[in-house]
Amino acid sequence: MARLDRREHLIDTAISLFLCNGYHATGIDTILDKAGVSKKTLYHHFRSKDELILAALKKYDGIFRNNFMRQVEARSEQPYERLLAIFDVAGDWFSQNNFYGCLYINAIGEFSGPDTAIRQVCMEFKALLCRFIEDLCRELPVAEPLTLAQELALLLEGAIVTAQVSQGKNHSAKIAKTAATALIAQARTLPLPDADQAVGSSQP
Amino acid sequence: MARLDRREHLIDTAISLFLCNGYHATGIDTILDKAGVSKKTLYHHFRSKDELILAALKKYDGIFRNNFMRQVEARSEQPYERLLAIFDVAGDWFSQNNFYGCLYINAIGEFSGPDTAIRQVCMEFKALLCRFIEDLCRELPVAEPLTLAQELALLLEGAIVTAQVSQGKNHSAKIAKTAATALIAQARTLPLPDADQAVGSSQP
DNA sequence: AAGTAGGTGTACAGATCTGTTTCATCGTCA
DNA sequence: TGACGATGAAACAGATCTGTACACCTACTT
Repeated sequence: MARLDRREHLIDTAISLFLCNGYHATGIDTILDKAGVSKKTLYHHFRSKDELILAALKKYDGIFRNNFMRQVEARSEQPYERLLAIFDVAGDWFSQNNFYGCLYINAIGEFSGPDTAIRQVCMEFKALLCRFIEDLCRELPVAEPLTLAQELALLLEGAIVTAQVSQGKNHSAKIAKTAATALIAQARTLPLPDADQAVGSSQP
Repeated sequence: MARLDRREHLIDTAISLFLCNGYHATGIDTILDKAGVSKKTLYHHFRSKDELILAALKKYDGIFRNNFMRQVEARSEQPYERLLAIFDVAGDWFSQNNFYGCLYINAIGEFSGPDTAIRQVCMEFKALLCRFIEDLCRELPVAEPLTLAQELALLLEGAIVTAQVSQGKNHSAKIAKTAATALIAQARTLPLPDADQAVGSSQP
């Protein structure tokens, strides 16, 4: 195994364990055992456990982008369908047997310091997710795409934690989708600020 | 201090520390120091730290009922206004300087076992909250009060975690309230299943 | 006034956790 | 081939954590 491989493998292993057991409850030795890597190697790549946690949070950002967002984009070409597809993809995510909620929400629960690097990464991720939704909303003929995006983001976050508490055995994704449909429909009925609206929008 | 006082004081101290620092990161000694109680006393009232955690989660249920729900009920007599007041009270909660999110959501992030007592308490609390919202929705002339309640609950949960990540410095409560207003309005436009609807409803 | 339940304080045991160190080994590139 | 950086295995150090043991104190009840 090459050098970078081990580093990435360590991060991947850490992500899965942090998701499943939390950050403080996951010991270094547990990560090393599961990764099949020696402690020397870990401390060669990371100066401390906190640095590994930070690396895990940063990498998960990219993983989420490549999985969740790509899946949404693959389900439709149209912005309206993509917005709703968000909740279908989320539903698939929740019903996986190894669903343990959002890595970032869990991290904030354990590291609540006011201005830590961990919090910053979590906020950046949240902004990224909201921006993804906002970009889709901007393609719809709605007066306030940012507001709509923030509302949909709240629904998604709420669906995530609700599914987490009930171990994905409820229908929070479906409920969120129903609510999202209503919110989008309502936003479309509001008057637009300008005449030249709907840039390349595709409404069903 | 009497016997029960110490027990309750221990639980209260534990709640505030669990909220602020998390469960695993909060040591027994930290709780004892802050509470000004000896270790012997703690283990006289609780057999283990886990039992103290469980007691804290169970007590927080009652605290939340007496604070959050009573505040909502105090803001209006009408079900519609009360539903919206939920998000005003939530906004006040988020902007407190010692806001650290929801004790239960944080607990599930650290104790993700499939059928633990901790998870059960969290699910019961979630059901209680949803039931509170549902009872208000049932007083409105809407076709599916349960669905509406679940949608509003998702908004609330989403607002909580969003405020937690950004340390209450955003407007997630206001966004949730806007979305809630739209969802309630939309639910009211749907046809009712029966003629004799609206049992004791009071619509503005 | 005395007994007793509950409490304090401290020391301790045993486990676990992070991080370091030592020494041997492996792989790769010059 | 030889050198060097990366890795493994394991012991170790120091800190921290949960939970227990022991001796003594306090406050309330009878």
